[in-house]
Amino acid sequence: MTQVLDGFDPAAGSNPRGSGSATPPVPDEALLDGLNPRQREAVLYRGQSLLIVAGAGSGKTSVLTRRIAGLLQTREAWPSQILAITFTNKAAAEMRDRVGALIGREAAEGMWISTFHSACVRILRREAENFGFTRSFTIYDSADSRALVKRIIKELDADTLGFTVGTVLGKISKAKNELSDVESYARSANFNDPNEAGFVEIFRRYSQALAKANAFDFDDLIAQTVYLFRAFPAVAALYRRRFRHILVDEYQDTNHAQYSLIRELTREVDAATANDLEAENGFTKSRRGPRGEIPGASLTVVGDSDQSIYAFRGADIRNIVEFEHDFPHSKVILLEQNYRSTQNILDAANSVISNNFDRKDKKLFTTIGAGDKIVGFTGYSGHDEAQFVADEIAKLHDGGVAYKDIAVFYRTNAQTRALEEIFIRSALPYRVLGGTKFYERAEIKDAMAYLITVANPADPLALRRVMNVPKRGIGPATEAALQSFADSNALTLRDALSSAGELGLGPKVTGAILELAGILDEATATASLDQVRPAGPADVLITLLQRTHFVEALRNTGDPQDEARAENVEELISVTKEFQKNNPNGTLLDFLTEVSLVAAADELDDSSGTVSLMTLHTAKGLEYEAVFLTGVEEGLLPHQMSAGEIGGPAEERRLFYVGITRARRKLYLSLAMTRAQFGEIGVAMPSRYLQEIPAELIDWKQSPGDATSRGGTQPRALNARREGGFNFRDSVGQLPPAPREKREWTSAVTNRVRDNGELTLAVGDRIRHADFGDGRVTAVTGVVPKAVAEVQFDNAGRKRLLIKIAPIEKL
DNA sequence: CTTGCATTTTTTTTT
DNA sequence: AAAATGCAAG
Repeated sequence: MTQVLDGFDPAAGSNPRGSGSATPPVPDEALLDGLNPRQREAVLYRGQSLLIVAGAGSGKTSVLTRRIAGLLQTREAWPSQILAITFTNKAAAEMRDRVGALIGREAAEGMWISTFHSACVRILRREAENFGFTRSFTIYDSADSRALVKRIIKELDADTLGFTVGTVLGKISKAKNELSDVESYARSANFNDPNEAGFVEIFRRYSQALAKANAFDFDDLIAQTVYLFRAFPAVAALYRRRFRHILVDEYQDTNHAQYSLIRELTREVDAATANDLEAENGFTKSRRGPRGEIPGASLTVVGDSDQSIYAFRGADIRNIVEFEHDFPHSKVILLEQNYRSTQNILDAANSVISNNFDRKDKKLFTTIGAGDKIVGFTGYSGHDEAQFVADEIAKLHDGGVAYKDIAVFYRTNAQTRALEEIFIRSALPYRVLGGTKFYERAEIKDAMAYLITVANPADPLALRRVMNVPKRGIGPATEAALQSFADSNALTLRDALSSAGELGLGPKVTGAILELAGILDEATATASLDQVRPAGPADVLITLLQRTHFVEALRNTGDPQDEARAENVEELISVTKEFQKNNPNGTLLDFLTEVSLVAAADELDDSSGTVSLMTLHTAKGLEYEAVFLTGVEEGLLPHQMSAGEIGGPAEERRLFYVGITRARRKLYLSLAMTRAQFGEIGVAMPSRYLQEIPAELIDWKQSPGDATSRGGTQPRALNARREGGFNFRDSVGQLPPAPREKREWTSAVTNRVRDNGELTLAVGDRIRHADFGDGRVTAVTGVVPKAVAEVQFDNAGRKRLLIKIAPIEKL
């Protein structure tokens, strides 16, 4: 149990500043450098609870880091007494770096700076044994939860009652975020309603399955930590005593469970409990209050209710609205000065958000100046819109803006398809965030499932996934036999494998099962935390793949995609090696945890030199020199599905607001007249939110009205430029009926990626492009297959094309 | 048990 | 348009 104590008794002597200093010491003036009076106050305020209402771009990260640095520098706190919660792991790493840069890396070591989920995993790993889990628990991601629920619904034939995986998962998640477990849910459930009774049964089986699998789902990580603190006061006291300063970023997006967690952590420890705790563990005596209690930790939260965009996963805007009520005597500081965007961008943002009625009025302002107008564009199709985005990015890049300072936002992930197609053809380097389908690929999931089975033998889900991969002749029937053997002998599925000989199966299958059991058991032994030096993820993975002939089997299916799959597995090996290099003492479990908890924004790489594509949700907290906000259409933004939800359209507006306020200098708003959905092409209408931006702030390169009047026939108005004078409001009601023929709208751009093979072009060559017509090559850069031609088209302007795949022919 | 083909469903956003 | 599912043949 010694490692539980690790870091819990930070002071080799006593409290950081002894006791009895009446006025708090003041940090170095250098820490306050360049801060405005409000920010300065937020850094210096010392009191039990502080709410910083920080508008977009108001320098809140700066304030938070300096506040932490100040606490450390003045010795008001030891690093280990600080718990800072950020929204992404990347933000956490950045904050740690910045604090380190301010007061020295060593002085900043030992702080807990992480996301809610990471912090909870850390606590749960230490304490899991208290309530029926082991410290080798694994985390079920959404796909795992989905698979489990699907299985349960099938078992119960509950789909006949109208239960779908999606609705059940939603209800379970909602319950957990409200800290309601099966029992408490059942207590208030109406069992006369067959639907309700059915759900309770599913919920019960789901919870039991997770517990049996020694696994937590995402929501459990928070909810079970709260449960832990409430059920085991001594454990709670340990953490309450330890964390003296708690800071939470993006507080507007906390849900009830997260709020409760913060509440639990900031409670005081009464004198008796504190005495017991310190005596038992040999801790030095903490600074006490008048009743001998350890006072509750100080709490700083930062947030902006206008940027609350996660209601769908239980975020409760009331947490921030009612903060002053929840934490009496709290101080509130408003940061309204924006250091990020031009006034035009802020005016647009202010104007849009002012349409949400139940909000405290707040107006962002800047001293940067008006800046450029917002650029608007209406394409005929999603591809046309994408082409505009690509062209403008090329122009920006020519004008000296680095690719990494440009981002493209969209409401739904499906919108990436058109953008990617055009970007590839235009030879624009880009990166899709959160679309990391890498860990969703079948071969990667299979390989990961091997690692999970090894780390957590109790989990049947992962085992089932790998049982017949590579193919060993273990089909559904054999699996069922193993499962029922396990059930009737109270064994785990994994243990049942070793007893395969007793099942009377064919000799071939039995042999295969026993071989698998052997491979897994050996790997589990080498990776066990009880080992002096547990094998790391790369060691385990490489051994497993070799012994199961995983890659060979992958290469021999005759599928043309085999090679790509094998390469993906190689890539996974590199990832594990990289992890081992960066974390010499990192265990297999550490690796699995890290992979489970990566957020979309964590994939950002500042040195990448690529344009970033992401959803509006992922964009929260980020900023870019130039921002393209695409698909600003009814049905997409606001999204169709939000229409029926209470507060739906208002939240969509906040999402739009978040998108706008990410831009520093250049903001582009684009939409399309028609958009493909489910493979069907439909007419799109401009978003209502566009009308909420004062018309004079937008310079429409091609307004909805222009696009209407063209009727969509060739040649398309790629260079259309209309100066001022357009009245958007009038045009909205006059959109054309659906295009008569689909062909007319889809253009050759939508066709499959083609391959021009060895086609080589030289400066001066005449070419013909499927969309842009004829043109002359003015430059060729790069080498095959990534050679890029710059072409001056006769009617479509100058473009950069990836020679290998552009729809072109040499004349 | 596996494979291939026909059918159906899916897209809101995420840790 | 792509992915997931279901079903029949080998």
